Amino acid sequence: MGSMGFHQYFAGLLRCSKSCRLRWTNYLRPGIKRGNFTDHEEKMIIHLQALLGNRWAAIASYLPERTDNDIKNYWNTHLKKKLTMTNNSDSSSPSPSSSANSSISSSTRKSTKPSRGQWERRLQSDIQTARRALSHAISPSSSVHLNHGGGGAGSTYASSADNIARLLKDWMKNKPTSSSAGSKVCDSQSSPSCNDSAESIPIGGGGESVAVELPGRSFNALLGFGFGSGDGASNCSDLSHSGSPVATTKRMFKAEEGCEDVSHPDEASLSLLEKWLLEEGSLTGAVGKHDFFTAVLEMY
DNA sequence: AAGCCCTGCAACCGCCATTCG
DNA sequence: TCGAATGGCGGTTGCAGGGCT
Repeated sequence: MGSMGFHQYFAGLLRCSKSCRLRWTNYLRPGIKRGNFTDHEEKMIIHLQALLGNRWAAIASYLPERTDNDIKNYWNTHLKKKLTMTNNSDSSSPSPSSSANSSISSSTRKSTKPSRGQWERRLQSDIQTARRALSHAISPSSSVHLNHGGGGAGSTYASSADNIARLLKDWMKNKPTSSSAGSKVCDSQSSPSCNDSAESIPIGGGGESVAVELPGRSFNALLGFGFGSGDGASNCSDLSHSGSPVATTKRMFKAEEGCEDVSHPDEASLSLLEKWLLEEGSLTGAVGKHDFFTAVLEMY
């Protein structure tokens, strides 16, 4: 039983506290939506999985009525299969499972399993990678290398980050220059209110500080800077844990960005993300957001 | 009708982080 | 400060139920 042996078993239930909590959060808790996933939810999961990897708790925070376990099961039993079938039509593409191994998600559980602190560090690393990818994408002449030399998990993400960079590059290339979007400088170090416009994206964890506009949505929302439900995520509402990954990540990003308003009320960030992820045809450019994510998925 | 196979999902496992005394 | 207890997470397993032969 491992560590379970330390947990207290409740008389008559044959369940330890941990098991009870799990059953509550995954099954008994009010507000859990059961049954089939909607197309909307499915898209959310696919897109978020492409962005975040197998971080089901983080993904679940965007789907308040679903538990991480549900999402995980749905991914493993439905979506993985679906994507595999999709990829079979394109034999040159690696399988989805390889994506889970090669991209953000962990390849070896013991070495990369994100417990709280690791989760944050890894997420931070992901964001650094994404930023670099974006930075690389918007400056074609840039020689930014996505490989984090000796960066542990960072090197694991390199291939996917590279892919994203390429996609972004294409995406930006196809984006009409006449659109209201442009780039503006935003020194996150010196101007704490760099997100005064919801459309600006601070890029660069270290030195570079460029802001790019995504079509109507902030990169904060895209990457989950506003990170989900503030009540400690939907999947653990029974516990008020200010130290939850969600909460601490929020704080982390606020501190890192030096921005006051990084984490918005959850519904707000959720809807931003949802809209950004799911809006179809609202993009002025030739390549839609959905196309972008589809392309990302298809690369796996 | 019986046996086999497949699928979906709840629960378990093991690890690490956090809390608490 | 330290160690035990507990929480949280992702991966995996086991089983019930349905479909097929």
